[in-house]
Amino acid sequence: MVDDAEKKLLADAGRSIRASRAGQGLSLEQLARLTGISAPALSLIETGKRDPRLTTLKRIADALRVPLATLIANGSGTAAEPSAPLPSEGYDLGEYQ
Amino acid sequence: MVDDAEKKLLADAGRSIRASRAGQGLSLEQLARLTGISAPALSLIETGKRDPRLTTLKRIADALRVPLATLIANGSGTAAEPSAPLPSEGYDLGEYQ
DNA sequence: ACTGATCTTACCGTTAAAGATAAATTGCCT
DNA sequence: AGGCAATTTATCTTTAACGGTAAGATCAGT
Repeated sequence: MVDDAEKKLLADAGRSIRASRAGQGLSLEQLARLTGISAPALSLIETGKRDPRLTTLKRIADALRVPLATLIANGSGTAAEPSAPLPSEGYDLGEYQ
Repeated sequence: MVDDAEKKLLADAGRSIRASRAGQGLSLEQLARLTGISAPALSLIETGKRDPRLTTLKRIADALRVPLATLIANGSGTAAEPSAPLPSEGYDLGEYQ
């Protein structure tokens, strides 16, 4: 159940990047020069085939002039529910403490 | 000007993670078991000495039950100004087109 | 069909993330 | 001071990100 969610995360982030880039009429080559990230690497990231580092995402966000958070604005953390369960104190560690 | 901003980004993300973890009374060992990320690796991330991958950040955010975006909510993309310059059409590529 | 531009994929070399383990460190408490 | 938990740092191995390059694959125009 882990790997599938991660693939979706990467695919969604890639889609956001591509949408923003295309919306500004930039080619991969142009974004590559703006970010210092090679065009093949950008292609892999945009198609969800690569797991980028935080600073890599930041360079892309800066070049696209969008907040870094918008590139990864999917249902993370508090999963899908609009209002969180919020245990208020701590975390159920089960057998793990 | 690139490397310094990146170090700040990593330091800020690390601080957010540590604050969230500490706020829930979790030790590095406990978070390590929840995320599958080793405690030494988590320590490096929290102290800004490592550049984590996107899926690594996601696993941490999920374990801490916080949105991924809140861990990287710093002044990225549209820099610091509340209202963006918004060139409305495209990007000045200068000599680079 | 032939460009030409854009994007994708593959291969290689370098670098670094991440796990495991262990040692060193810090801090807290009696 | 001594002990204990938590964190940090170091070393090693494996894996993958990233740049470079080059080769395919699409897809517009003309």
